[in-house]
Amino acid sequence: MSFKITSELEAALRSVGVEGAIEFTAPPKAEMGDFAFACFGIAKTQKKSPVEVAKELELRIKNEELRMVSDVRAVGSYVNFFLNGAEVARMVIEEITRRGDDYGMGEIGKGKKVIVEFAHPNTHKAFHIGHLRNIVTGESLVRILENAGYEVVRANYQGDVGMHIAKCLWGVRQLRAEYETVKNKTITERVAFLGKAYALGSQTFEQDEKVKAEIGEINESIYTHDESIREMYTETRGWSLEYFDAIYARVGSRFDRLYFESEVFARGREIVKECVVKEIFVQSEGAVIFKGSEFGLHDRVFLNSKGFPTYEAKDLALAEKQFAEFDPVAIYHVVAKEQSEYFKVLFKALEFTLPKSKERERHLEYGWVKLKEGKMSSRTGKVVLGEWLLDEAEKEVTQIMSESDLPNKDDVIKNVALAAVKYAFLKTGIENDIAFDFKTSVSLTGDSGPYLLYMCARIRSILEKIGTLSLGEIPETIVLEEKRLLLLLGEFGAVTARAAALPDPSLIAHYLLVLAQRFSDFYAACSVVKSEGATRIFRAQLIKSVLTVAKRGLYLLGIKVVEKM
RNA sequence: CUCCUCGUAGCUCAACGGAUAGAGCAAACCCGUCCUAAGGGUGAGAUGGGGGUUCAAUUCCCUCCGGGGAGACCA
Repeated sequence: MSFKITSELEAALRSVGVEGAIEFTAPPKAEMGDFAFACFGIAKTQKKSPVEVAKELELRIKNEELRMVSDVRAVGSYVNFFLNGAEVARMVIEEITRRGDDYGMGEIGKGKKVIVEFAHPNTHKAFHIGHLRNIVTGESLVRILENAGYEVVRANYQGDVGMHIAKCLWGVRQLRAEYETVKNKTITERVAFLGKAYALGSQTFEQDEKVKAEIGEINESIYTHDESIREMYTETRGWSLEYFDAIYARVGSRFDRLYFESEVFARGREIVKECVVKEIFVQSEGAVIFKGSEFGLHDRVFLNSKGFPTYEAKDLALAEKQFAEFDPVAIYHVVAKEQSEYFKVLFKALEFTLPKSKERERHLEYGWVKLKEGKMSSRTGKVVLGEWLLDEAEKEVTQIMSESDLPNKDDVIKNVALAAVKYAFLKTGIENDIAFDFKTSVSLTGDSGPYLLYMCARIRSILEKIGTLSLGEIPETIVLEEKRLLLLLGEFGAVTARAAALPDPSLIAHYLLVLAQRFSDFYAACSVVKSEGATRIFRAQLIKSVLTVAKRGLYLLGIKVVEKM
């Protein structure tokens, strides 16, 4: 039985004859009531005016004995309920205290396993802020789904074979001397060198037919594990992976299963070849394609004319492996929305090669991180690196904290900076683009990660002054700021449930912002330390509940709370 | 050319088909700190154009305009 502050209201409406789904909305102004019930639906079925229906309901509900409700008023086409503050307080605080960190957890995913596949950077390529958004988003989705009761497998599919590698290695060959010297340098410098080599190879590839052929040969050599390239391939691949590990650690993500393209490409080719016989895939201009056009989609090449598997063929084998290993009810691929059409074709092809995957594969598309100056491109080398962004955020926070003398200041700086970056990515709806500009995107005030951490630090500070929390009766009078905070705390479970259903972390981010704003209202209006008796005890319990919910919400975003800041 | 997406204050973002479209930043003024001012308050500021469906449209449909993406051997 899930906790619902409106369950008594629902029961009351039922008892006076309301049928169908009952949903409550918040009135536009707090003075108008705490919950509103719209009467348009009933008006339609009863063929009365909604205003009339609202008035009738008001009269009938007023006759009911309701513990939670202090007043009912028909306002226009709505029935507005005013809740009894003390009752709400008892209910909400009791529930949060009892459930602690479990407060807001759901059960729809209970007993179900899902895979969330995210990060998936390609080796030999730059790790830019788009990848950073991916990891931050994926990490949050994992936590949100776990919070809904799912068992989540964290997967990461890393591209370590393919044309992009060939392009990079061609570049490395051209920059042979630099390659030899860079070997002894830091991981950052080695990876920067790979980015440079990739840009060189990629640009030359498009301009020079001869180079195009050479890169094609390198690509084959990688697939066939040819001696000519093996050592260079292995070493540079290792650099990328070492670098990725450092980034995963820095942003606080981890994976249960690392998949590599190199472990699925052979099987990918087999699957397509088997299906050519069954005429699911057909020969065309020397390549093997899947006729997506017969399903209102578009055709795609699965094996190129040299017989090598493309990205699409590898994905067929990846899916096979994932279902064989985990048999999940769903696989979420966290991939930028540019590939939405691609995934439609892939999933259609999978219905033939792996029928059980039907309805279980899902592309979780997220928006671009656009630069003010235009789109990023690792081909041209015009990228903003993920590390740069984190470093930059740390510099800003360091400046703000220059006066501070916290003992663990460095940790706090790192944490606050990471919170700022993560929140900046997560507060925008998952499918929307982010127009990236450091000054406006990574904010440290207002609608920002640090603002949320600041709320937590303030609460902790007050609780420290209060000392041991005793239990006590809820005071008779609850002021507006307290009541609004309580009602918001009561909504947390509904918000986390919806965030998991969509799924979209921005709902949690937005909830936390409103929570922080309500807390600020409360903070300005009510003193905890200076209050007395029951009020003091109640307020201390209230802010402790706020802290519990805030911490849990931030956890769902992948953000760690600092004690002081 | 085809398909997919997006278009809300100067900027960055909100709004299960519902009441007076909410925030933050920037800019103006105020609260000099009495539980951490990384805070709070006051005022100003927006649904690209045109149709349609509906009691009700930022939200659904059509169309136009504008941005972005995808469309055969990259991922």
